[in-house]
Amino acid sequence: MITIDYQSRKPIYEQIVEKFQLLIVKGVLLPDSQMPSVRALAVELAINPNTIQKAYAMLEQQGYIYPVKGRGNFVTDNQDVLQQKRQEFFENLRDLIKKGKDMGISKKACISYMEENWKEGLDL
Amino acid sequence: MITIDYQSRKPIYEQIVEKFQLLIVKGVLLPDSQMPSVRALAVELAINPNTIQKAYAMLEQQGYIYPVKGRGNFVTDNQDVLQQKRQEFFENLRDLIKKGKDMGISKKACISYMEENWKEGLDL
Amino acid sequence: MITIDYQSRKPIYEQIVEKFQLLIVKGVLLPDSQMPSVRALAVELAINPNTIQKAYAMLEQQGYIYPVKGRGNFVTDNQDVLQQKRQEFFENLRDLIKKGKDMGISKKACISYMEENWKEGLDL
Amino acid sequence: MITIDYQSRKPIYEQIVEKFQLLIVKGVLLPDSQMPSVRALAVELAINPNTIQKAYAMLEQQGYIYPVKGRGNFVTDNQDVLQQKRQEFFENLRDLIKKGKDMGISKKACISYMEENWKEGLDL
DNA sequence: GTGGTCTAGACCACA
DNA sequence: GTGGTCTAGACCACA
Repeated sequence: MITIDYQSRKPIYEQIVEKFQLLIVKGVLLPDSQMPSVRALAVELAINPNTIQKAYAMLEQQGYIYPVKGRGNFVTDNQDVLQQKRQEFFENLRDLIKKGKDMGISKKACISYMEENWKEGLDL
Repeated sequence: MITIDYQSRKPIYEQIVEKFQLLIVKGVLLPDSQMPSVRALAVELAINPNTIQKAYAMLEQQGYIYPVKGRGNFVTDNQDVLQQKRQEFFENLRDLIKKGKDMGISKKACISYMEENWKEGLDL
Repeated sequence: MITIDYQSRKPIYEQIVEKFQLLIVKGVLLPDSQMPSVRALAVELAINPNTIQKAYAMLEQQGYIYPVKGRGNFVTDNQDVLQQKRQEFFENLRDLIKKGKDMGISKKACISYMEENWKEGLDL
Repeated sequence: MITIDYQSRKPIYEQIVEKFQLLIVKGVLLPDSQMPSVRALAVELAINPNTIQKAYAMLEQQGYIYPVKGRGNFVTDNQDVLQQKRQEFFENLRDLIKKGKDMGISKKACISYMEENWKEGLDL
């Protein structure tokens, strides 16, 4: 369900956070479904439970999951989260556009690149 | 010429590297012009010379500047570097597109956003 | 495992880099085995950890080792590196040949020297 | 007569020394012929006279040239020097052979490479 | 005056 | 415990 790249520059906890963000946003993990337990995931990925705990804490703090005492962590209803993610997407796009302009890339080249690389609705 | 955000999560040396990359790629710093001396910049930014040195070492390793023994560091002729930067731009764009698709953003929305935010040739 | 010549003109960090390059290329250090920790090696060689860190950073940048966050540095699978090293070897040989010719050394003398000094397969 | 690579890692004075060593060993500069004056060469290469002086001092110390008070520097009769250079050549070759063996390059490959790249007596 | 190397030591993120 | 960043400051090579 989750794979870690140990050679990446990104901290493991950050990789875990991002993987789950994606799974939740894409709807693979449904609202109110249970997250894998900290211990089980730690064993499965062969990493320190502290690291999982840290990742879950961030997911909770960002509103992706919520804990239930004694029962575990569950996926939040993701409407708000999705909305916020979309906003971030456009912020990232704006920053990228700014960089592209600075380097003299033409708007036309950029849009045609996007046309080609965005195969709508095929592989969600 | 350069400002540092001391609150940022990004290391200072990395901020310096990125600032100079931009200045060089945008052509603000012309090929073969002299970089500020390690010590002068250290004083100006009120940081340790070692930190500047680390930033300059990275810029050299990435081909942005070249050192001249006993004289200082100078800006590389940046054709190759620009080319490489453009390639990186499109890689970043492709990654972003992938994320956008995952979240169910439509291609149309994305392109129209780009049309609006890319004011061609105005503020290079 | 590693010895430093403090009298040498070569910087300490460069000596460390070259020693490890050799150990890795020769296969003394196996792929994915752990490098000595920065601190342990610093103590062993009685030099500053920063100097080890600089050496390790270069080894990483050259593809000899890779870091794992919070765990340490590990030896890369060295196939590519070995290939590149071999190429460098022949470049060095070509340069040396050029010098020899300039000084009027005969090809014959050179090859017979090589025949004598290359005891194949004895002391790998 | 002499060209400097300002972008090289090698110090300028070292480049000058090596260029003259080659010219003298190859016999381009004949025994007892006059070296360019420190000042003239400094002007020609557009570098600091101190740097030329340092290079000449090394050439003298290594036996390539000798100074005559008030008249300038002159090329030494180069027999001894050539002999020593040849010795250095074979030392370098021995070191290179050692490295090659360590990397598992076969003697045969190495000798055949040499056969191909040593075009005897053509372009001295 | 220019950058390069190194030390001693602090503080931090990560696992 | 692991490496990464940064400071303060010394000393050196080079031009």
